[in-house]
Amino acid sequence: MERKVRVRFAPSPTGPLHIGGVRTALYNYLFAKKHGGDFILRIEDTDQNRYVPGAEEYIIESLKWCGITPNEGVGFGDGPHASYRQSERMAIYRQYAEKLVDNGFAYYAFDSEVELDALRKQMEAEKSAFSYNSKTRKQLVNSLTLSADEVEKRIHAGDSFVVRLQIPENEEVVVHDLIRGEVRVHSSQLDDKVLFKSDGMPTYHLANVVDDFLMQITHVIRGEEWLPSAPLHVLLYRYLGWENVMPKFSHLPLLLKPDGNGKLSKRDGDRLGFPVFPLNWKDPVTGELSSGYRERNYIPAAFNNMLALLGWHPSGDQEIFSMEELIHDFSLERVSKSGAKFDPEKTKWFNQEYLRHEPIEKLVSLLKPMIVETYKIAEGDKRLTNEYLSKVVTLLLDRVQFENEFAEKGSYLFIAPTQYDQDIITKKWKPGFENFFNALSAEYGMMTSFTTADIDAKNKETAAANQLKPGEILQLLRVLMSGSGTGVDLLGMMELFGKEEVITRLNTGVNKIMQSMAAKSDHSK
RNA sequence: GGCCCGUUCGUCUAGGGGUUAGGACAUCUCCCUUUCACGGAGGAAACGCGGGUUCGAUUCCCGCACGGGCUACCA
Repeated sequence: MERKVRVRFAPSPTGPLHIGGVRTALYNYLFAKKHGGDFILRIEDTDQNRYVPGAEEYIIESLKWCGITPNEGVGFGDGPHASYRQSERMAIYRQYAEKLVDNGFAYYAFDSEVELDALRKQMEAEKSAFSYNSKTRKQLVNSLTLSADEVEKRIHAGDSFVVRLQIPENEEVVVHDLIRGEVRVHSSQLDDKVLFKSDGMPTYHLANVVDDFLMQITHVIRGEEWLPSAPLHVLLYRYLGWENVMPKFSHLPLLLKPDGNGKLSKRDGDRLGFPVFPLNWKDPVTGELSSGYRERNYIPAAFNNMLALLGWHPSGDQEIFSMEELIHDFSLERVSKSGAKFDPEKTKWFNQEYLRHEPIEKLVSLLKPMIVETYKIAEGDKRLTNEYLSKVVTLLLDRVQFENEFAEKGSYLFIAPTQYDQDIITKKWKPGFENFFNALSAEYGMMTSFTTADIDAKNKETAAANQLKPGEILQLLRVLMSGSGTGVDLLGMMELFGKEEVITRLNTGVNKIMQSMAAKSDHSK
């Protein structure tokens, strides 16, 4: 019987979700949607010591921002398997731990953490490693070495204990991984992992397997860091009697830091100047701030697209994918096996591509509040009209990567310059140009139509009348208009300004330049 | 240390027993252009090493090297 595809993203609320986590969520989501299945968000908060306030909300908000929407789960409306928060499912896990003990697959262990730590230290000193396993468990304090009475007595007395899985001594455990094929591990390499902690909480291993079973998860898609414990999970399914409905495993390659090697970590962002988090995050304890893609003005779809291609590749050469296209093309078989270094530059490129294809009206509405804020322009001003702003957007679109750059890079489109690029003036301004630009200003004043074509014709005509080539005066005209030697299309900019503003800027500019030249020559006298 | 996973341009990757080893980002050159971008054209740039198997290996196998992950009563 084909089961309905059900996958889950199961983060631990120990801090902000980083982009590796978002990618895992994305792949789960794409896989679920591709197969008409369900995507579930489950919060794995079985370690109360590591709980970070706000982390859960952060995870939910991040998924929302990305458009990776679970069908069931914390923050998205519970489904038939509520709760989706493991701390609220505590009552469930103990019975499974006990069932394992009863069936001889697990045992109670009374060794304290202190004792075990000492053992680890001691073994380390002897240059080997301590492992609680088939070899050592016979020398330790547990229900395998203690009499049944003694065990009973200790438990009733309230002695703290854990439940450990009794790993078989000599068995090959095979994990079938959809990305990596068969992974074989000999059971002698596994240790008797704690399933149930002395604080009454299950460990990840137990909770995860129990919940995946109960929630009818069909595919486990998670990071490669889980691969070493996958054989343990296989054993758990077997001993719990669930092997026939065991999910299929896929272990995703890790996201690596752009420089050097190693798993991408929280620190790398600050160190290298790019966000590793989807959203801004303020550490509630240290107050430390980490920047997010959302606040850096990334478009969520661009962010998703970038993430999707980091470790997965479509069958063709296409790189820009809508979410629908990603869902259509996604397959676990085409997920690569090796870790991917994160590339912040390419991430910017994705955003630029998306920005260029945004509807102008949308960019205008984004731009407007930024302009009001940045340049303190009052409502009703010509520069805040849709007509003006759409032209601004069009002029700037090819030279920005992020929406906030419209305001920054287009300052001169809103505010007349007060300074003029001195290098260009020094290089290009010739005696007599004052007269030429005054003449040009007067010519502009007589124009009745002020389009790019009109301006272009007038510029050329006036230049020719003064025995000048367009190349000699155009960049100066640009400096007079914007103060800068570089920028958006000159004619387009002038049309945007309109005749009055152009004349004002021209006259003001010429005056200022002449004044500063006069001042200079005074000094040199 | 042990176990597991991996290894194609600087980066993300395609490919796969015989290919001019393909694309994208970044980079360089040229063209377009008043400038800067955009765009266009082109360039440089990769199969970790050693053994097999084979007529032939970058592709399959084995070693090695290197990288990474895991090795908690964390997830």
